[in-house]
Amino acid sequence: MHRSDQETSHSQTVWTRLVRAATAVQARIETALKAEGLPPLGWYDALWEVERAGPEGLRQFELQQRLLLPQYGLSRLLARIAEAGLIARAPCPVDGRGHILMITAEGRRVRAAMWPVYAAAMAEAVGAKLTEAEAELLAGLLARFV
Amino acid sequence: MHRSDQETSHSQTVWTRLVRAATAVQARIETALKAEGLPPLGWYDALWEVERAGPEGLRQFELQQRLLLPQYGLSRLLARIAEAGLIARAPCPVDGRGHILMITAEGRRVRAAMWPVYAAAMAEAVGAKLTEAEAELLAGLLARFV
DNA sequence: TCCTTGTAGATGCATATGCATGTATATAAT
DNA sequence: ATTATATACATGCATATGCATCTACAAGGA
Repeated sequence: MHRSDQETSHSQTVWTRLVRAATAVQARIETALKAEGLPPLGWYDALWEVERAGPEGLRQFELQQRLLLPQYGLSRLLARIAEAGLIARAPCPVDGRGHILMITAEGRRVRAAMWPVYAAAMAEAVGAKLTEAEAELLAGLLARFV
Repeated sequence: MHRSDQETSHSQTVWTRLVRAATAVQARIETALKAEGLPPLGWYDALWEVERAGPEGLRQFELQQRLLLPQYGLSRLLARIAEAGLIARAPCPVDGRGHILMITAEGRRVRAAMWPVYAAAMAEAVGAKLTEAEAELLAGLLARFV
C-alpha cells in the first residue's frame, strides 16, 4: 500500500465507533423526545443548568462554558427557548452587557416532563448495553478525551 | 429529590462523555483539515468508499448504507463533491433510476492529500490518549452500541 | 397492456449552523 | 476625560440539515 493509503489503526477504529455510538444514542433520545412532542435534547441541558442555578439565575456566558456551545449557538438556542417562554432573560444589574437567565414555571414543567423520557431512552440505549462495571470502565476511558 | 429530577446515573455519565469525546475529536480533525485548506471530514469517507469500490464504481444507495447517512443527506453531499469534480456520477446501465459513482483523478489526489492530515489528527486526538490495550478495550465496549 | 406498489434519487421549504462582524458596555492606560 | 482594548451578546449572510414530497424507473400482478 502506498503511504497515503488508509490502513486501519486502533485509533481509527475507536474514532469510527465513537461517532457511530454517539450518533446512534443521540438519535434514539431525540426520537423519543420528538415522539412525545417534547423539545429537542439541547433544550434539556440548557433548562437543567438554568434551573439548577436557582433563584440567582445564571449569566449567559456561564451557561456557554458549561454546555460547551459556541457563543452564537447559545445565543440562538436561548432565543428559541425564550420565545417558547421556558427561560426568561433579564438585563444584568452589575454588567450592562449581560443577561441573567432564569427558568420560568413553564420551563420547569417542560424540563420535568422531558426527564423521564430522556432517562428511559438513555437507559435503553446505554444502560441496557453494559453492566455497571463496564459502564464505569467506559466512562473512565472516555474521560481521557476531555 | 422529586421523581422528575435528574440524578446522575452511570448511563448518563457514559452518554455525556461519549458526546463530549466525539465532538472534541471531531473538532480537532475538522480543524486540522480546514487549516490545510482541505475539504471537511464527510467528504473523506465518501471519497474513500468510492475509491475502494474500484473501477466498477458504487451505487449511491450502497454508499448510503455504508456511511449511515440519510438519503437526502447523501444526495446533497454528493452534489457538492461532484460539483467540486472529485466524484463523477454516471447513469446506471442496469437500473435507470440509479447512479454509479466513480472517483475522479482529482478525487484520488484530494483523498490522498487528506489522509495524512486526518491520520495525524486522529493519532493526536485518540491514539495519544490511550495505550494499545486500552484502545482495543474501548473499541470493544463501543461496539455494543452499533 | 394497464394498474398498483416499491425503490432510487432529487428538491422545495423551513429551520439550524458557521463565520464574520456589529453593537453595547466594561476595563485599563494615558 | 480620552482613547484603546477586551468582553457580552446579537445578527446578516451563506451554507447545511430535516422533513415531506416529487419524479422517474422497476417489478409484480390482473
